Amino acid sequence: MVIRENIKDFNLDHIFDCGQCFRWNKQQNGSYTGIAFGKPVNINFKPYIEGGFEGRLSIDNINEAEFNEHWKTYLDLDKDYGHIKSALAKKDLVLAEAIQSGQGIRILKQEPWETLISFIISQNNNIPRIKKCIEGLCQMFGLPAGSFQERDYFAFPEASVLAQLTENDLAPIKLGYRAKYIIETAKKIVTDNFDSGNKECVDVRLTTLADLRRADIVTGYEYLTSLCGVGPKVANCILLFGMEKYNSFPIDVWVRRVMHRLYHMDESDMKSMTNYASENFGEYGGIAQQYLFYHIRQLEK
DNA sequence: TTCCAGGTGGCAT
DNA sequence: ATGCCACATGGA
Repeated sequence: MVIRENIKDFNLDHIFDCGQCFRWNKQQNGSYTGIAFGKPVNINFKPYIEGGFEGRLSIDNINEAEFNEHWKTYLDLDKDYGHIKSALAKKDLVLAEAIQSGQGIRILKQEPWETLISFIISQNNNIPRIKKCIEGLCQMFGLPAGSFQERDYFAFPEASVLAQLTENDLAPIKLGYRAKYIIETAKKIVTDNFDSGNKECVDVRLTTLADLRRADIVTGYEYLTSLCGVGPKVANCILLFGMEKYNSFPIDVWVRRVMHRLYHMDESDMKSMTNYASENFGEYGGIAQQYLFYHIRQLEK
């Protein structure tokens, strides 16, 4: 168990229920259990003041070394969201209001390979079903990651495993037409890794994609959109949620909705939406997008 | 029954 | 370069 005090601008529901991740589930006590870096973990947060956004963070089933290696950056704890929020809130009133409804949002730094496949699955799909599909993939093809809280957990399957599957193998998971995309993309990732000459690399999952994380946003976008099943929206999600490209601005049906209803833009004019984001939200456009996404979904409930 | 969900590939202009 | 449309699946 690792504990950190005085964590600011933090709220579990805002972080794990804002559509950026799919393997975290809320527990009866309000904490979230999920799996990342091959290990199931429970994360809890107790605000010092009821309904506040500053408090004590505790992560169960990890040690200090694991916290420093993975979890500190996964939860984006080094970023000053207070500063970002006050800067973004000055941009316009719609965004200021959106920030109010999602004050504890943080952009997770997720594993690129898992983020890639997860967002291929996400297309033309809804969040509960996306979660089911991903769980199915992990249970059938992922390595066992041990038992935790009376449940068995499985890691996200490696590219080398998915690359050898047929659509028939994936049929029980009900991925629909996306099954083909997943196999195609897995094959491409494995091939690219092999071609890079990095044959002694043990972790075949992350070789090319981890390199991409270090590349600039245009290079990342070009490579990702060259993959089967990855278009502009999915590529931007991967760049934002897995590659620290906080200015990428994914436009899905919800963002289109918010840009239409609250910014009075033409619903089909994606170019104007992209331009508005880059001109007004700048380097933190992706974070602004998350506040807007969370906000419009709250309004619909 | 029809509509919808964190869209994209393929094809016709 | 842009505009349609089919694409699997399950819940509302």
